[in-house]
Amino acid sequence: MLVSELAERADVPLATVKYYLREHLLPAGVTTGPRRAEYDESHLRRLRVLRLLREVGGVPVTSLRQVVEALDDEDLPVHDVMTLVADVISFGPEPAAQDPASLAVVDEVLQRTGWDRVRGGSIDRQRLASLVAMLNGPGPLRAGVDVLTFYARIADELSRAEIALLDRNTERSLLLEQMVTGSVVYGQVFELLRRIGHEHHHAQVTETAGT
Amino acid sequence: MLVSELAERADVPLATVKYYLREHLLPAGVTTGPRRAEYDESHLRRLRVLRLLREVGGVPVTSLRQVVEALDDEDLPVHDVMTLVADVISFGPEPAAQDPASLAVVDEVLQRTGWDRVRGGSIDRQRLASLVAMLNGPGPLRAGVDVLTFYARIADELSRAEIALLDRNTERSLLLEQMVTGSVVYGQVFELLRRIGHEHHHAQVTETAGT
DNA sequence: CAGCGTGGATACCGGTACTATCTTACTACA
DNA sequence: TGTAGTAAGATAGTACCGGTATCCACGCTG
Repeated sequence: MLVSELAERADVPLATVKYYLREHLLPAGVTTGPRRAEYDESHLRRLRVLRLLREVGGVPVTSLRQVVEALDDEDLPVHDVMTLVADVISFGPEPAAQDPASLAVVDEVLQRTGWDRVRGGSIDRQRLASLVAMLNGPGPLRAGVDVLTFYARIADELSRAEIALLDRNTERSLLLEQMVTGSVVYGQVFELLRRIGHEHHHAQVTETAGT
Repeated sequence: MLVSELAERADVPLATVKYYLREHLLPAGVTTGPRRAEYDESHLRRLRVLRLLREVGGVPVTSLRQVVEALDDEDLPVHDVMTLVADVISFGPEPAAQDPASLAVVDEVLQRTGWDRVRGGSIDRQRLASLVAMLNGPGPLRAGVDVLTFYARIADELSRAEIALLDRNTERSLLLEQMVTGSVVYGQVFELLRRIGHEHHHAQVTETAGT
């Protein structure tokens, strides 16, 4: 197919597709003449992944570049690609100065949850530590080991199920696309459900108590 | 305290505080002279809430204005403020054309979960519907009632606990601040834990199977 | 054989979230 | 009482991000 068809099928403006091509987020098509190039299903899938990460996940374009680099590196084992992508699409303020106390809290939680295969350098682990530090700083909120472990146990149930649901018998690129997009969009699904749950439960306690 | 002290105590650049004052995100201090104004603890708390929503929650400044308007409307019941704020800080692509089938799926899930106090107009409900529509469109991912209900049950456990943990005996403004910030930062905490869980569980299945 | 649409390049744009500068004048200290 | 320091308030400017728009020379299609 030609670019215009690619753009149309993914429901993305042509100008945006050209922009992604310029930025090497999307590999160039096969040139079939001086002003002609062909794109295939793999381009379409890649384009859909990119849009999904941008629109649902809010991943900035610069991070998308790192994502595609990891995805395209055939030598990298699937698990390494995933940890790399996880680090790159992680969102939030820079996890600045490491507060050892908060990091210790986090590690205690991970240990209690039985998570012993988490890299020490995991960005998410560091982000969590600075979030804990922020929570325990000025302000009314607290984050003790107990509540965090409660959260972690629920997260364990969820993440375990999500990993189990993966179809590990597909081709590498398909598996990776499934993991990356699934992680982002089901994360969003869960967050929405959590907030809907807040609405329901808060309505309930508000009703049975006074205003 | 004076602005400079306010800025310093919240660890926010003075110029940013002035910007927030201009945008009426932060109420003006009490003028004690032509070039002098006093700020108090309530300003400090408000400023911290704003920064937390911006930095941890990624809430845009325009939405912050709607948040403070709801927060400052003393006549609005706490629950109404919360639903309003929830709608406003909800993130993602605009939930465009409503696909009735996806909405039906979502409502079936809510019903199965026992969530009967969710407004029909809830933005999160609509967002979830369009996410479901997107999942069931082209692409490998599916979102059936069964998986969604599984997610919803976990979200139910989490959101129920979060609502139960609220100290409902504090003053209105403190309660609201606690709810708003808690919703955002614990959401982030959970998301980070979920992703750390992915890393652990994926490492495990990768090890016991081949690469 | 007309003219549409292509690949490729470059320039431009609108929104967001600040940041810098300037003016005027109070105030605290010497 | 002088004066250095800083406050408030207003206006202007900036950096970045994520695209859009335009242009060009030319091959392909009807």
